Amino acid sequence: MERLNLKTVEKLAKEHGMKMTPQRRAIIMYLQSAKNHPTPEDILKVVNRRFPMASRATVYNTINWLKERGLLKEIFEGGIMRLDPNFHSHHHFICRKCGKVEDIEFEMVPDIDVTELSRIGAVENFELTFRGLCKNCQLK
Amino acid sequence: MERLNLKTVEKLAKEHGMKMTPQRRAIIMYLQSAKNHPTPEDILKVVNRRFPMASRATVYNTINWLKERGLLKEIFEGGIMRLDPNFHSHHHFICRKCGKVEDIEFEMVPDIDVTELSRIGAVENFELTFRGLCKNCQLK
DNA sequence: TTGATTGCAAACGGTTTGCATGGGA
DNA sequence: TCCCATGCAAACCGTTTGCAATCAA
Repeated sequence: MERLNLKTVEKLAKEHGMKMTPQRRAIIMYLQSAKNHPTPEDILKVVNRRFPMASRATVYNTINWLKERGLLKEIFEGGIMRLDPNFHSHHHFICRKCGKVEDIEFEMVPDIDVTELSRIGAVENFELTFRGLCKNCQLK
Repeated sequence: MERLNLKTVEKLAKEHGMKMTPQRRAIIMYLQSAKNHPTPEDILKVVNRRFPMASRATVYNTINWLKERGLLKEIFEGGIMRLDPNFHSHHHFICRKCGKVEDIEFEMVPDIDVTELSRIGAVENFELTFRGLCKNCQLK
């Protein structure tokens, strides 16, 4: 499994005696289908376009609950939180103008040999962050 | 290794008609000698241990002024700003236990071909973030 | 002299918390 | 029924801003 999905969460919730509410389902369904990397405010806005509505507190509650279980990663760009429902190892491109974060498949960048870094610490994983202008902002 | 230093800043300030105050000098001198990656609050605390003192506003002013000129990079880890006075292109190792950020020389990791990424955007630079356990935390 | 910089405090924006009410299991 | 989750609003915390006083050039 490489991406947040409702079924997994329902199962986990049952195992941990946690309640699945309509609000949580709505938030998770939005996240599992999100193409971009939404901020908590994005989630609030989209989820509240139709029933069931969720408060800011509920959005943050749910996000943190998912993060604790490793079902959601966070990316901080310019100090604001963006959520990444894709937990397959991958990299990011961040536009310096509009702040958009795009996924880059792991396979698109060559392997990196981490044995040289053993004198600094035990490397468990790594990610690449590319910065520049996205296609959209290039045109303007 | 290129690093923030007072002399460079003094020169730039003169060129741009900017004033060097004792507060700015104190902040810059701390940053140029900082071994770690201090937060704005760290800077405030250290600088205010002796004359000249600087207010929070002055610390942020100076930080932003340096960032705009590329003399200081920012790293966001867990949503808080850390300043990196090393502006030679380099990478980071972040310990998942103690949160320490260590610099990794650019030369220690192989070149990455970014031409493949042109369909996503114009890549201007990139950085690698390695995560794992630092030497210190491995021993415990 | 003069306009950039300072300190202070208030404002700001994103995130968290406290508490009474509501609703899954 | 029994808690967990919710909504609301206040609190919180790091960062920014407005403004009068100050000081580098």
